[in-house]
Amino acid sequence: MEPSKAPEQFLKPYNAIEHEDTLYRMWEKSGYFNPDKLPGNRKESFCIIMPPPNANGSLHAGHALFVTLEDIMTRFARMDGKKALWLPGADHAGFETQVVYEKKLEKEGRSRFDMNSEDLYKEILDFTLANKSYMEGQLRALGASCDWSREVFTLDDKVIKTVYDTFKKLSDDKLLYRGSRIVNWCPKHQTSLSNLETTRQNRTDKFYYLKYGPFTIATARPETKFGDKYVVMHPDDARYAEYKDGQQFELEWINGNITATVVKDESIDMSFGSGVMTITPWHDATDFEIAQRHHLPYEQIIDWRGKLLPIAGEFAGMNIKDARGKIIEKLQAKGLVEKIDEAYAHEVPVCYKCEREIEPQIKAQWFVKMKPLAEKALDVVENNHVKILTENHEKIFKHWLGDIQDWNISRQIVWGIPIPAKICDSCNDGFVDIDDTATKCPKCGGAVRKDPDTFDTWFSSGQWPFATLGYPDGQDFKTFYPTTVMETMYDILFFWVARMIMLGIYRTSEIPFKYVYLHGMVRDAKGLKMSKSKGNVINPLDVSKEYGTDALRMGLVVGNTPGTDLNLDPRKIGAYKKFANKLWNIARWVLESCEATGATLTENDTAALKEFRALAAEITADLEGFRFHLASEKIYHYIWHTFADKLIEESKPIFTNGTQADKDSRSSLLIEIFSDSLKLLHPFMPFVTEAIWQSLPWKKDADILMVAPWPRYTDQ
RNA sequence: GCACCCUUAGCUCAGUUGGUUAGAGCGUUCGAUUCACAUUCGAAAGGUCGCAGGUUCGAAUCCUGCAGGGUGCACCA
Repeated sequence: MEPSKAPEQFLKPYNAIEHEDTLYRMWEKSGYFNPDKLPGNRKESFCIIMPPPNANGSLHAGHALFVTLEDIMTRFARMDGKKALWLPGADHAGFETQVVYEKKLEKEGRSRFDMNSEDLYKEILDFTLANKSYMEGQLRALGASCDWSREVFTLDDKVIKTVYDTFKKLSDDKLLYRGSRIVNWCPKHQTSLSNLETTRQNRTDKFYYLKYGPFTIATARPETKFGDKYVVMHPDDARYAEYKDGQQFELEWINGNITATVVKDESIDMSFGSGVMTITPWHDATDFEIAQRHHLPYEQIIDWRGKLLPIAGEFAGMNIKDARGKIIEKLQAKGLVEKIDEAYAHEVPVCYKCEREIEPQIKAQWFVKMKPLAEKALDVVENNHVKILTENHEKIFKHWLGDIQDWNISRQIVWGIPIPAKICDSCNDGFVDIDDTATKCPKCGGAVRKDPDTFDTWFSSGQWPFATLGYPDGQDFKTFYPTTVMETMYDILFFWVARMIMLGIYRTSEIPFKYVYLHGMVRDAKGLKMSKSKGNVINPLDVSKEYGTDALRMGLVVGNTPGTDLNLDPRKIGAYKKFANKLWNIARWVLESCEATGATLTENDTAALKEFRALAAEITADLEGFRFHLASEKIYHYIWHTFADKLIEESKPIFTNGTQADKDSRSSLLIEIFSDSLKLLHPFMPFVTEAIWQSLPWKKDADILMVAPWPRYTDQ
């Protein structure tokens, strides 16, 4: 028996932990994460802007998935000769982070409402920066080959400057306005929210039929009815033909006699309830619109904390939930309750974070007119200038754009980019003041104060692709914009992707990316959403330590089609840990058995090579077509069940009994296929492939597999 | 209410533009081996591709309807 030619490390199983840190450091030190330092003369650029993870916690399985997918794309592009940039970032994540921090305060028995905003801001900043640097370490552990020298934070000066310029431009272009309109108010978080930040919940409540003069009105919220002085019905409703628009009548109501006025409006659904309703314009969007159409006054009934205001008389100061029953008792005593449906099923909007019911309120806020922006976005999607994977999501996207509403970008939280605007104390109007120099209202000359609000975090995130690349003059902007792919989870299609497309076109006249690849949610093995309360959270870093990062990556990518949720079973990851070890042993066997001779291949071996190359071409096409779930499975299957099970097994007798020509041919064949297989597998399993590559005596193409040329065969 | 998706082996899912006996992983059964393999190899069982029609030489794949499951959006009092 000859002494082993394979390096000693191959005598024991592959132990991912021993290699990963060292390899990552080697890659980082090589400088090849930076496209400017890549070898060769690269013409075509490739760019992914990383969706900046929220710097308010540690990475979860979903982060591991996006890192895997984006790293696959980047590594493939880099090996394939592109000027490949994957630009990392971190997101201050305004409201999200503030909510996380408020929970932390609550645990400590503190509250943000007892703190001044400077102190609160400073604390959240420290918290965020600490998380940010922790997170960067985690991204490295997952193998992310992104260019750290270009890392951007959403609160960097250059980002804020870009955001301010956009705000100003929107104002100049009359796409921005300040208006007192119905907003989604969260009584817990004390801020307004965009429609996207609310979600609907099924509730079963009591439904009250109340006598309102000669009419019966139905409501689930009697506590809003104190100020209702207008009773509205459809102009075509025959039942109420005798009542004329503007007609007034006296009636007994919650706190005594009032005068009510009849209003006819076509928005009323004649088939719902009694076909008659009273309106509460301050606390209901439909009612607000009716009031506006008919120039009716409106009055606030519920305060910002969800308590009744003095208009409620004896109920003033009560929480609305507590007041409801008492109000009904009083109405019953007056004989004004006709009947009560005990189980009225309906949907109510709730805050997406605390699930408390949204209280619609009228508030002066900054709004962006979305229709003109949406039309252009729709246009680029229709004309395939942006391709959204999957088609399903493209349809959903178009549907949403077609019915878009104006976007409230004001938030009453401290953790965010301050809105560079002034508010007039006299006329209450607002105006943009980027340089913070205005002291008087341009309209009425009144004294002004700084707008205390901050931007919706998605307003700045929506400008991420061009803000990070140094729009308008930066070299990176010229080289890499429009970027190649935007890869993110489908749940932020509207929050983020849509806004990036709209604001990107608006600012740069170009789409910010050519492809949108949407991945699904990572669920647990049973298909349940991971959550701390269920205790089924899979921490990617733990998994990576137990099975190796490569195995985790394969578990996340094989069979995971775009846009579809993935059930992540640790047993699946275990299977790929075995595969890493299999590959390790294949390497050992090839190193021990094969000699690089450059011999001519036999007819038989030529056929085997041809078969492999055909598969390699398929894998390349799959990568180009974003079919990572197929590409990964194909190379896995080939290496294990063709290369190892067939080629190596049939080589054993050849090496023992074959002619010299057969042996040499086989040796060349195995070396050739094995080397190219490592390349094909590298984007998916970067660590083990690189570890093996570093031990190959015949690596001619490149010292580092990460920049080895992608196998493309012209003679096919 | 409007819009969209899914239903394929015991389980989790692939199946790229319709094309020969529908695939993988895990699980199950049987056998071999420890001679690269903290094992591995070989083999087997298991599916009327939700249901009913239609288009086609040919449908898991395209069309229509139905059933079940899920998702997005919306101001129903």
